[in-house]
Amino acid sequence: MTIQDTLSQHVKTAFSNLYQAELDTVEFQATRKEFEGDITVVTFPMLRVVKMNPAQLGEDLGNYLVRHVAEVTAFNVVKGFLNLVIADGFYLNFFNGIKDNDTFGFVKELDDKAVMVEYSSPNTNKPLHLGHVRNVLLGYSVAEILKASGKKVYKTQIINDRGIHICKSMLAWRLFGNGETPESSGLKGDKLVGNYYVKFDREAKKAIAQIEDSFYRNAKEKQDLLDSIVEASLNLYKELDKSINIFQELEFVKYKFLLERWKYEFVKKYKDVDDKTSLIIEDLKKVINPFQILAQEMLRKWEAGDKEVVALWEMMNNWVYEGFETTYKNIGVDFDSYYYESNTYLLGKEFVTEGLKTGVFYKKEDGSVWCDLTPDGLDEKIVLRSDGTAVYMTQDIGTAIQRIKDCPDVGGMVYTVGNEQDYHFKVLFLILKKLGFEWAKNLYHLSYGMVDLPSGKMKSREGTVVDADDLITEMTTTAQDISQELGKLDGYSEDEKQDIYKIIGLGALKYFILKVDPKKRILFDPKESVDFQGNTGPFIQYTYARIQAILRKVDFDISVTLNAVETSLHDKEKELIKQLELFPEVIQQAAANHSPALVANYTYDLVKEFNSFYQNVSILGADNQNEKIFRVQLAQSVANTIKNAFGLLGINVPERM
RNA sequence: GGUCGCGUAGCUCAGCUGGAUAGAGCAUCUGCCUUCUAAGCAGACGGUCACAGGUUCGAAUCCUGUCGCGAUCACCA
Repeated sequence: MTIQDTLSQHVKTAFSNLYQAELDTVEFQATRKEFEGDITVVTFPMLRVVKMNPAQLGEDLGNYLVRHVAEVTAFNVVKGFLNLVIADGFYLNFFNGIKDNDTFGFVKELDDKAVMVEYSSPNTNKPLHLGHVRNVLLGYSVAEILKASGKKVYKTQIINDRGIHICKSMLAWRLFGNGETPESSGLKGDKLVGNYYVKFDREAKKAIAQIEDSFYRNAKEKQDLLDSIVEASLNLYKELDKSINIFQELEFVKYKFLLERWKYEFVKKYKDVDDKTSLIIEDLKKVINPFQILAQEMLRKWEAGDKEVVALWEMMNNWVYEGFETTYKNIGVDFDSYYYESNTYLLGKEFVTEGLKTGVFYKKEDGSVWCDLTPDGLDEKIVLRSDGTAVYMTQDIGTAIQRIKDCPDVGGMVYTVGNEQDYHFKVLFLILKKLGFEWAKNLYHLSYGMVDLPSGKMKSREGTVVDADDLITEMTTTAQDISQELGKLDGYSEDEKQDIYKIIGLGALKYFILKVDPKKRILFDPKESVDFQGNTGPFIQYTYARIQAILRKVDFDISVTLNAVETSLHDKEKELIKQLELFPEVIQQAAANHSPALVANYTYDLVKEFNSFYQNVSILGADNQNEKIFRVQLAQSVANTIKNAFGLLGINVPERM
């Protein structure tokens, strides 16, 4: 029972004794520092029940509590606030109850139902960047927080391993790669594949520009504009395919046919337009772009199970997976299971068919399948294309169902995905409810704001991304520079030093990202390095390291339990215990709100309080042995809580720094 | 245009299930290493909580509207 529960009970009894009236709830808050007291009862809401002057009410209640509650030693009333002074003994007792508990605040008895937390969800065509870093840190941390709050948790991800974007890097590799592999180039697999994704875009633009050029020349010579663009496109297509030789005659004929049809429709559509030049160029870039068409052909071949394309896809995806694993390990996150869209989209299709039968979905004339969400205030949503292929929604339906099949103890899921997809998840959850799944009501979209650069959004194709691996390296180097300047790690081996640099660098980065409310957008300026002072990860790690230094020096027994007679509490000590007392509630709040920021900010407050204590009160130089023992115990508990809280954020703490 | 989110000190953020004089860090300025690690502590400076109404004993917090920023409204994922 917490002190608040006790007090609440007594206040209610006092109320009925003094005024013959009933109170539903009693409102408490921590007493502000400028007043004497520890806990404050807010009396304003009580004025609704009994009409009287708040000062008198406070006096009455205060007197009653001092008389009837052993823990309340004094009180004062300021306006409508009844400030209560709580006995040292209470705090000492509380502290004694937690000082030997290594996992104070964590709930050990797990719920029957598990929660599955999804995070990362990368595409396999490019390396992970700062945006993924936020995603991964948030997801991992929320998973840890849920665990600590008493939930069984599975960490998982969905890998976006199919689709046109994957084919683009595959195509570019076939066209321009000359058989390059991670081994031959020494590049990380995901970086290598990412290079070809960028290459595809660049080469396509280059080729289009060339066609455009010759087109303008032809236009001057007054040849038929449409014919000339068709010819140029066909030539480029043929030339490209010559080097890779996987799209033989059939596809070429199809492309030719497509161009003819485009020509026909173009003429029909724009017959009244005089100058068609710019319109033709527009279509060249979008509709009849040979690069685009080849990529689409490749996707079609992949879906048809073409051996060569599938083999290429497997090889390149495996390169990427290896690269991802290195990065995840570097960041310090892991997963219990992996899901691949290439595996789950079929199950999604099955359930679309099912939903058609039960009337959840309906079919339009062209064969496409839809879900009508207008009764719910949303639009109609497509769940299957007219050609029968799956869309994003289809595979997400499939993935969700697959996961429950695989883990029947899962009662809910958390999706860590950027807020640009708020609408998608709203619709997904609604559709799963309509399909009648019991667990659908326990789905949560952990929606977070984008990480933007001063120049705006990060774009892989334009090379304006902050690469995850580079960022970690940079943070570690900065930590190294600062540490060397301070010169506190002398006597450590190079390996040990490197470990510490990494712990600090990563700590700075992770804290920087996790301390802000997930739903808020983060502006990241690569030119301004992440801070290492003030409200930062290293600040908190530093406090932990300082406590460890003290603990190393302790040469007396601290495994005793002191009572209020043996030692009295310094103000700073009392404040620290109050701060520790909050930890369990913080974990529950953080879990309920899916917000690691609450844990981060709590830890900062705790550490600030401790530093003030540390700087103003000597621990090992205390006046008597009991005080010395108690202060070391307190420091140890604080260190332990820092370590546990940071563990929830996925941040390590160094023994020295 | 519809929908959703955000707007707090020069900058980065807390505070938001309504409560006392709105808090931190960075930056600027003062002090504090002969005593447990100064990546620290103590202090100063800095606010129309975007704006306007409303509800309330009481609003940064709840409601309505306006403005600004962002996202989203694809047979893309």
